[in-house]
Amino acid sequence: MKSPDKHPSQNIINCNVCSLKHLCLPHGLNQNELAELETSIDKTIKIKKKQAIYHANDPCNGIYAIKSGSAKTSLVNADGQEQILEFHLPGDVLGFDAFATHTHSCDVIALEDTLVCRIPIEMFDSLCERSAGFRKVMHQQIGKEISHSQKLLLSLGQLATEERLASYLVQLANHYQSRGFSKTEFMLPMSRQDLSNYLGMAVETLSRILARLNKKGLVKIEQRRIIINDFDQLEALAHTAVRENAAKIQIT
Amino acid sequence: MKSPDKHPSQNIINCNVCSLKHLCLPHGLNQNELAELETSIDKTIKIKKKQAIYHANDPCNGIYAIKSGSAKTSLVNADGQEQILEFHLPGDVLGFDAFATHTHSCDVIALEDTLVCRIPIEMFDSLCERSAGFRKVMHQQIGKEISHSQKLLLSLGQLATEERLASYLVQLANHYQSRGFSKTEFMLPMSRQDLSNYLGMAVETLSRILARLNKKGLVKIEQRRIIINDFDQLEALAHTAVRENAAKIQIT
DNA sequence: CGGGAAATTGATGACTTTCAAGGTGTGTGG
DNA sequence: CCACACACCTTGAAAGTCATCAATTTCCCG
Repeated sequence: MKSPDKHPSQNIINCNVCSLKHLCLPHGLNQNELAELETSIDKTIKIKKKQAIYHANDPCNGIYAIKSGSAKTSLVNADGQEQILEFHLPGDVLGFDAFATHTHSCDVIALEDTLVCRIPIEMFDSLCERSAGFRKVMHQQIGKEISHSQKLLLSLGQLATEERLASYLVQLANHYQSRGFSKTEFMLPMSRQDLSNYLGMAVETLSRILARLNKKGLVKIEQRRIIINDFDQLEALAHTAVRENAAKIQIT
Repeated sequence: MKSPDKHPSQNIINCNVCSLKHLCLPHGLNQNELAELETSIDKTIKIKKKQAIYHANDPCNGIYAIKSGSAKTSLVNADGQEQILEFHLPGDVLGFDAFATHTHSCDVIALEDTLVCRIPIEMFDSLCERSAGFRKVMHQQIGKEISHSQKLLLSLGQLATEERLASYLVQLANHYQSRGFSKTEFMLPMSRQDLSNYLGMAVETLSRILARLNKKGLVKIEQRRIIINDFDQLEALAHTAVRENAAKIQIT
């Protein structure tokens, strides 16, 4: 079990770990298409902390994958109120908020200095047009996006603040585990401000909940480092185990 | 301006009003494809009140359009907590929660006796495969879906309860207007219970807010009938940041 | 018309936000 | 390399919003 000494999001990942591989490698691209994709990917776009990868209403230039660093997707209303919809870690693919209109609907802002890959939109569209396998993988990505929004809605609508935080920590732990990192010890890529916004609560509330969970011994907090001491109890708090069995429950 | 005497969702709409037409008619289907689609659509599926059009984890049998009546899409977690994600009115197309996996992720339950059209999934996939125009329209539908979730997240995360309700009433008014119904007088298709769930608040809170808006003269409430007396003020309430001080703080 | 579900209303209290102050960490410039 | 400034985070106290519990009232369906 790896236990990163530094912020894991600062590790450069390579393509066989990057979830973009599912988008470009195995699923029905032939050698020619693959070579074509490889040559047209822009692999080293550097985004400075707090800079945008794209803004709402920008024309869509391409699909991006986070190679290192992290970012947030957010929606801002007429009054300037921001709601963060999603955080992005290395391996995440983003830009699908424009897939219907070719215009982005959200802002994506780097949380730290970040490296991204970019597939130019023409190439992306072209591959979608020509390859059923590519389309399928794109659909899976969009499906993930939708599913994420739905779970967040359930969280905001039904869970208490402490449960929402627990739910997110569990989610993050699973994410890191699936990428080969420690499930129980990792860094939060975002500020308290951003996390509290995402979870629909005040910063102070988040801070207090962290302190409370710390006191209970469920987690240990060291600035942005999270150490999960009792994953099961955290999961119980989160009311997680979300989908699969939910439909089976019959209350009559 | 029409001012329906009965619940508008009980009016049978025909295809030139149905939003499904954008999915099957003008956008790149040729005459053969169109004829093919028309013959394979199942036009008169009757769903009784409280019955499911489909459940989470059901295999996807097709894409549905509400012809008359109404429905709710909801997600249920392991503890049986339900979050309503969307309400569906005549003309709405649904079933895209399965488009990536061919398995539905949500429940869709009729709020009243409801008529739906159904495109069998094989036909749908086949048309998607063959027709770029059809794909495009499908993408627009999915884009709408995503956009809706994002706005609801913004609402749940940033707005106070009264603002959330105002926001939804404005949205509903605009929806009815765009379908040729009155913008200022319409019926709510759902119970208070369902609406309060959707808006992330207790039933009693919803009831009190309705009473308050009524008292202020912004709207008139007669059971499920809504009459909007001051649309502008309602809209201001919906878009104006209410956590009163949050907006002021921004001035800094 | 009667029974039960749905909706309203009131009282109370828990939870969360707001306001305020102090602490901690970080980055930059000297 | 240190010091200082600033942003970020935490903690406390007070206030407010919203949920819960409970009691009617209204509506709806058979």
